[in-house]
Amino acid sequence: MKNALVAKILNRVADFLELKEETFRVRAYRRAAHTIQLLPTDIEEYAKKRKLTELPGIGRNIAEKVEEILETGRLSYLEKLEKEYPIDMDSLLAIEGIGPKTIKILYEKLKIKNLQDLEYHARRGDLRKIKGIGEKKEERILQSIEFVRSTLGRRLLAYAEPIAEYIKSLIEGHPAAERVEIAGSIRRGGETIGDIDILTTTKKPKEIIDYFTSLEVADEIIAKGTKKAIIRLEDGLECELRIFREEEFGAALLYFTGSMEFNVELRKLARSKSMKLNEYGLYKNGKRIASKTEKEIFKALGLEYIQPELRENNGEIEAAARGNLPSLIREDQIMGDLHIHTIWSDGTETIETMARAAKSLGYEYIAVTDHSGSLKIAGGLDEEKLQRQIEEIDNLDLKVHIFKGIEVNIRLDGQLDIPDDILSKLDIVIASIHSPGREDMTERILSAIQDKHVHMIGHPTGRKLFQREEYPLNLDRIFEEAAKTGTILEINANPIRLDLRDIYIKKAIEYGCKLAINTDAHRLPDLHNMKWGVKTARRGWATPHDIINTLKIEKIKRIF
DNA sequence: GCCGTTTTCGGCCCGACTGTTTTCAGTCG
Repeated sequence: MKNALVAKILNRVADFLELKEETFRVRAYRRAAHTIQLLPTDIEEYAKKRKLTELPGIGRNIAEKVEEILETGRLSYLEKLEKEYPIDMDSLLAIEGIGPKTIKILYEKLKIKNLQDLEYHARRGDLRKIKGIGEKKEERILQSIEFVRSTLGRRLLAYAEPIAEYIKSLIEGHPAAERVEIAGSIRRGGETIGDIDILTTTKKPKEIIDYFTSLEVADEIIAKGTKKAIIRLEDGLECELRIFREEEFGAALLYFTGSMEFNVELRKLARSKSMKLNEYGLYKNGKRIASKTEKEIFKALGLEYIQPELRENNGEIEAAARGNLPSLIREDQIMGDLHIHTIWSDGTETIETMARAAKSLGYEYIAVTDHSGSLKIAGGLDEEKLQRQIEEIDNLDLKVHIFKGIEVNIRLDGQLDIPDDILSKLDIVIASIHSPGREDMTERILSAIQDKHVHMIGHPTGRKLFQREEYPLNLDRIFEEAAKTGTILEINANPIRLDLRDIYIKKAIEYGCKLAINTDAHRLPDLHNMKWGVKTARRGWATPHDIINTLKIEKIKRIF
């Protein structure tokens, strides 16, 4: 699966073309990269069938380049550009307040190629001698270098969202604040977050802006105007506040929720209908015809309401025009958690504690699925321990049903590490890979899917955000086989995993796969991670019908 | 570089803020 690599290379080409000020070519490359990033199918499939140009934004020229990347892992065109400008664009562009124009000047005047060069000259005060850069900017650059180095700029959704909620509550506490909403990628439920966007309506903008910029959480004020302000929080995360009037709020929320690609497409749609869309409203013949709510703007554009999680320009606008959007799953429809660990393996709580907590979340059932024996590091269960665990569950009498389960390892040869006669005593068997090896990962998972004792595949692609790439898998084969055998695929709700991820969920559903959203909880608070799993499922266009743990206890008992 | 039942050529989303400017370019989202 080289989609990520291809998209990265095309984006890099776009970065260099920015230096040449080839605006529209830049846009073309970015659009192609975006298409490939969202593609749930191996791009090589399209290349093999010579169907690359059927993808939106990919014409003959870029198709040729994609083919070259797939064949050689490189792109001679990019290498030519890199020779022309031997600059580390990635890291320089990550610096706040520096864009392509500045990079070009810095390279031409000071031969700045990377962060080290930039820091060196910023400390010497060389930058301020350049036209367009002053003392302030130089200072900001130095601070930003530190931030980029320390964090790579992005955070997990589960990390950023509570911070955003807290700041939102602070603003709501101000008497002049009216409506306050979190927008941006947090509202879309994106798996990682670049910054926090908050919108508010007020009749006293200045008071709110002053209040916001003087908050204790504001480590530094990055921008402060009459309609917007940006602060940097202690940990480097940036939070932007925008002020709007009540009658503009829908347009503002729509615009600042994004994504950028979605906005561009929506504005294009408006233009095609001789209208104009901006963050203040939808206009026709210079007259504002919709702006108060997102709903009325969608309606005026001839669209169904599009949930924030779907706004990625990945087919949702077309579906909304046809009135074909899925009715997305909600957290309150989840009836149980089917992947939970306890002190029997590497969890921190007893079965009873986890079960009671699940009950308080309104669940009808859970599955206790501790690790199997070969995962020694996690205190895996052997046959004897498993038997005793089964007895413990039998002796518990709680108001929540407990399925007896196990999370069994898929060994390198694709076999499970617990014998069949034991597995057949259990209600639910989750098979997961915990030790990636050189063997064909697709085959390993396929053989687990085909095992008649296996009900579910845990965290199928193995990716961990900021930590580990997904396994090289042929997901078409896996989804096809899972659909055929009725093997459930997990949407692991751990915020580092979120695995399956959004685009794969969408594809699995198209294959007819059944999915389950599980927390894989090891500690008590982990049970609340369900929220992130549901958001991810929504981003994958999942309806309650696709998610088996929306079933009531009587119905799900027929499965296990 | 891509795209097209208004076009195969001429378009390609739109506005706020900052810093360094004497009226605006660059950056950001």
